[in-house]
Amino acid sequence: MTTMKATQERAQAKVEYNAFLAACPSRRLLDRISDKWVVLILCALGGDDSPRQPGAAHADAPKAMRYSEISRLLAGVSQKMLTQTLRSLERDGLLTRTVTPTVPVTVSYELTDLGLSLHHMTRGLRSWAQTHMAEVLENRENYDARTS
Amino acid sequence: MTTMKATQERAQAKVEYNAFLAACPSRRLLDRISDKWVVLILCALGGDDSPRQPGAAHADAPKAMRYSEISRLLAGVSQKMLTQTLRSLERDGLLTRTVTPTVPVTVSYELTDLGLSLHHMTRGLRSWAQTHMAEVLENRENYDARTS
DNA sequence: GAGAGAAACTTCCTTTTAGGAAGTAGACAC
DNA sequence: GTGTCTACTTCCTAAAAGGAAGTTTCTCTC
Repeated sequence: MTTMKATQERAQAKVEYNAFLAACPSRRLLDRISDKWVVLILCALGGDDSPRQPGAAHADAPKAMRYSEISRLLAGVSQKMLTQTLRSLERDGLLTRTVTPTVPVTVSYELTDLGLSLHHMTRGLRSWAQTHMAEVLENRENYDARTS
Repeated sequence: MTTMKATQERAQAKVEYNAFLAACPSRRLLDRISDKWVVLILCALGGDDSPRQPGAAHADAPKAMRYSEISRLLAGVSQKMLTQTLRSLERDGLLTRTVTPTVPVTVSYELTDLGLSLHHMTRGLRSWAQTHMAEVLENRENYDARTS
C-alpha cells in the first residue's frame, strides 16, 4: 500500500505507452531485427561465415542456400526455429523462398535487395563483436572478480 | 525409428557444434548484442529518441541517464528486465553505473567508449528500421494476402 | 514521532517463448 | 517393401520474460 501512487502512475504510463507502441511500427520492427537467429541467418545468407578482416573489400555474395545448408551452418538452431524465422523473414520481404520439385523437394533461400541492405548493418554488428570480444571478456572477468 | 541415422547425425553435429560454440565467444557475444532491450537501451543512452533525419550531423551525446529516466523512456520494459539488462551491460563494460548517495539514492548510467562504439552500430539498425519500415509492412500485407 | 513518500531495486508467481525429440510426406533406390 | 532423403510440423518440456507487490533507507510533513 505504500507505493500506491507510484504504481498507479506506472500503470498509467504503460497504457499510454502501449498505445504509442502500437502506433509506432519502427519500434516493433527493431524488435524483430534484434533477434539472434535473424542476425545469424542474415550473416549466413550474406555469405561470410569464416572470420575475415573487417574493412577488406570482398564481394557481398548474396548466395542462395538450401534449408539444410543453413541448418548445418547455424547448427545450434532447432529446425522449428529455423523454419519459423525463415518464414517471418520471407513475410517481411527480406528473402525469397524457392521450391524446386526435385526428387526430394529442394527449397532454397536467397536475400532480396532489402535483405541485403539489412545484412550490411548486421555485418557491422558481427565485425564489432569480433573486434571487441576480447575487451568484453576482460571486462567481464574484472567485474566478476570485483563482485565475487 | 525411421530417421534413426539422421537423428544420430544431428546429435553428433550438435555435440561438435556446442564445443565450437563454447570455444567461439564471438557467436555468443553476437547473441548478447542481438537483444531488443540491449539495442533500445543503447539507443536511449546514445541520446536520440526522437525520430531524426539519418545522416544529419548531430552530436553523439553520450548522456548519462538515471534509472527512472530510462524506465520512462523505454516504458515498455519491466523493472526487472531493465535492472537485469543494465547489470549485464555494466558487466560487459559497455556502460558505467554511478551511485550518488543523495536523499533517495541516485543511480546514473552512462555509456563507456566501448558502449558508444556499439551504439554507432545499433543506431544504423535503428535508422534502417525507420527507413525501410514502410516497405516491410507492405511486404507483409502482400504476403498475408497471398497466403490467406 | 508516526506516517507518507521517493528511488532503485528484489522476489514471487504466471504466461509466453524457445528448445528438443519424434512424426510426416512422397518419391526413389535396393 | 524397407530404408532414406529433405523440409518441414506437432507435441511436450524447460527456460525466459512479464507483472505485481514487497523491501530498503532516508527525509520531509504534520
